[in-house]
Amino acid sequence: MIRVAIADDHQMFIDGIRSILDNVSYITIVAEAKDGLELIKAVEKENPDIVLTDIRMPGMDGIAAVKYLTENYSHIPVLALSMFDQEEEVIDMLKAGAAGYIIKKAGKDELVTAIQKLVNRGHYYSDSISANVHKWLENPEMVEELTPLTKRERQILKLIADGKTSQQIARFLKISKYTVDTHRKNIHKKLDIKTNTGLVKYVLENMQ
Amino acid sequence: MIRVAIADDHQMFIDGIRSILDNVSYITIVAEAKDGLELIKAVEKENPDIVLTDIRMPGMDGIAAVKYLTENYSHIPVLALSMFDQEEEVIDMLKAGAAGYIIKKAGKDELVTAIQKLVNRGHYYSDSISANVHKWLENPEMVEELTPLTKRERQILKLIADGKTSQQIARFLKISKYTVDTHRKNIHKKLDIKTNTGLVKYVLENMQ
DNA sequence: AAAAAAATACCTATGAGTAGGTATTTCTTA
DNA sequence: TAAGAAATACCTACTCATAGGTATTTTTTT
Repeated sequence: MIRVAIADDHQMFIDGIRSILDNVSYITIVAEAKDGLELIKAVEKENPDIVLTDIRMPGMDGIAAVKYLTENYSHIPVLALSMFDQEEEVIDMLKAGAAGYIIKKAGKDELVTAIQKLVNRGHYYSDSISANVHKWLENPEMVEELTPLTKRERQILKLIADGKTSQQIARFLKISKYTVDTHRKNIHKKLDIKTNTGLVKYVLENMQ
Repeated sequence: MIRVAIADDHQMFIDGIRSILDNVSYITIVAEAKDGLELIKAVEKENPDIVLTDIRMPGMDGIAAVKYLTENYSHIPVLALSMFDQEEEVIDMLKAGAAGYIIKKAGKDELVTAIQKLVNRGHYYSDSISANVHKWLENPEMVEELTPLTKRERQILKLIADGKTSQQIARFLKISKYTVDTHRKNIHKKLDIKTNTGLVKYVLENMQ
């Protein structure tokens, strides 16, 4: 009997999973939680065989909870439940120690397969993983080492975070817009961030 | 003799302005400051006829200083010095009480004109003002009242701040991308923010 | 029940960002 | 001084965002 603890702030989702697993004779849900803290308490109480947890939950989120659980209950594998394209958060979960993740869009068979693999000390990653997650899985340590930004790149990054367009930055710095775009391209590559929004957030979190 | 106090964290800029005004027999710089606090102290000490101040300075910025000065030295007009397209900051300066603003790219003749106008209780706004600043000048009170965002708009705004594209949001919410774009358009209009970056910042500053 | 607000959807046009690639010049370092 | 790094510049192609405008349906409020 595989005993499962599940955390998700959507009760209907939990109910759905419970219904699915009710039809699997060797799997049972022994605990439910609505946020990370509840999940930790449930694990402490029930000592399940596996944890299924959503990433984004109010209060203590899945990432923080997984980090705590893998540090204190390393024998319990964690399967991250991902809503959809949330690659950065998925990577955070994997970094925190999750043994796998599965897209909520996946079918019940895939869920059962994932649970079995993790309980057997394996890993499971939804087929529809993004390139970045895939890259991280191949070389976790490599992606970790970011190339340092040049002085100019840092300057331009700050202007980007100020909301300036490439054209505005070009005029300001008296260079070609092409040059700005090239710097942007290099910044994206070095920081492994694909979007402008990501860059803005990076600046707000790391360069204040 | 028009006595000027000037604040800018770039000494070279101050020196340049001083050199320009040295050639104007009836204008003289009586005080320099590198940030907002120094500017306030200089005004208290020198009681100039006019204040010229940059917007973005380390420590206490121009906006905070202008607010204080217009509250406590309302007889001293303030001319905001704008680097270039900084419409939000320019509006903040005008809101704080500046009597005018001038683009740093403007020529010395324009600077002298602006100083004269402000000292004579008038206003001066660089010709190359943006549409938003122009709109604010026409109807300061009107722009002030922002229309509240609907529930759906707030939801979409958060997803935008998560870095999701319109297409991703549409898939997530199971609606048309056209619908998402329309909501985005309405959000931009209601918040009077033109760029995605601006929206992200708005969320980070106001919706956590 | 009617009116107003919200949500949904679409079209067009243009601006802006991203990413692949190439190349030269300038600056810095060994 | 030569090599390497950084900065500059450009092209192409594609995706995405913005903004003007229109319209219908659904939901909420009066």
